[in-house]
Amino acid sequence: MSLRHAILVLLQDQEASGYDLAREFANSIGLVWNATHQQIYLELGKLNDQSMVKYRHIPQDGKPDKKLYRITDEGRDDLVRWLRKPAAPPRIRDAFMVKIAGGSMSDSASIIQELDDQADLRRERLNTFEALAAKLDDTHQDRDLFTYLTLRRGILDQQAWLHWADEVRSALKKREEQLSSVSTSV
Amino acid sequence: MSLRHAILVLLQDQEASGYDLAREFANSIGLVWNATHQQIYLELGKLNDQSMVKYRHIPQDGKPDKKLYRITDEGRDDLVRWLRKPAAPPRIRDAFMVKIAGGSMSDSASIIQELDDQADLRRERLNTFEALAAKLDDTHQDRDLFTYLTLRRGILDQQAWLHWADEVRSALKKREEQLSSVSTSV
DNA sequence: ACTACTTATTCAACGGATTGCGCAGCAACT
DNA sequence: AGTTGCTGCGCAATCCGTTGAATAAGTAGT
Repeated sequence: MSLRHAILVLLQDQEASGYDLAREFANSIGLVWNATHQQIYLELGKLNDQSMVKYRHIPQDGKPDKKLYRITDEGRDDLVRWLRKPAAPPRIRDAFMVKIAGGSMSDSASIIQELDDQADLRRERLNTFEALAAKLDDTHQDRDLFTYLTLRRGILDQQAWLHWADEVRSALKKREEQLSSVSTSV
Repeated sequence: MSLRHAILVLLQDQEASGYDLAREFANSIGLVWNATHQQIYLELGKLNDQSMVKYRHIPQDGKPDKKLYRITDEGRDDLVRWLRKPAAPPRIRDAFMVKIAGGSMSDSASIIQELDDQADLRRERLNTFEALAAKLDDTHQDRDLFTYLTLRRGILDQQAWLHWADEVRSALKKREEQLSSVSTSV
């Protein structure tokens, strides 16, 4: 229900096409909310119907035409109203964690395999977030402060995850030792 | 697509009714995946049709009748197959974070208000998770290890969040000072 | 020359999820 | 006597989200 608001937040700063927004969802805001281009185009259509945004049609040659959307006053009002009322608690849906919870049915090796794969992803994200945050440290605009705080959230999140992964690894190592000592003693 | 597997994980240990599962989704597994009772009953129905689970009809007096579900061999096979193939990366949908990203449209006071509310929730969760983890520390069953690791994930997550909240508070304090010094100098 | 990728938008189909409602009886509190 | 809350199950409408595909032209690589 707040994809619309995520879009409005992005349109605060700049006029953008659906395609532009999709790219931003893959990067910056993607750390907080993600969406595919189909969803975005659909939502832009709805927002336009409700006159929360409006667009200019830009013909281009060499490239397909595009629609540049910008937020309207109504859109800004709607956004502010939304910002004021408390957000619903995020629903948690982490398939990998479901696997961990059911981990006693797997062998340690395959769990660690997937753990390492996930850890690689997290480490990558950590690096990109840190690089982006470092850039922002210099310039001190008010708007950048919130981008920075969002990045910090991402950074702390990845770090906590990686720390947890270390705990899992050493716990599973111990488990392996115990399981093998049991099987050899039989 | 993995609500079904979350249910199967829960049914590994015990026979349970839809109602029992709903309660567990509100607590233990809720930390990793959440679902309402409607969804759970629906999914149990599907799982039953596919003979991944079966149930006994238990008439009760004083209370409504119930169906006690247990996992079948097919269900266990399906679960194991699912555990083996890599999980899709979790999609992130955090409305509160969208608000932070659009924070420059709000005043610091109302942001901190909601931050504190969220922090209370997180602190509560942290306490319950820590209490549950402490209980598990004594008994050393293999199955408990994974429950423990799941709880550790939750604990580290809450801690990281609370730490981030502190950063936000001090950053916003600074912001307030700057904004007020600007307005008084005009 | 052929393939693949990028820019740019849109439609259609399906399945997952949320919201709202309904039934039913007992226990406990006010 | 009345309200609230717990145990227990279910249906229906709607909305959100994913997957897959189509169109169309330019650019870059093998």
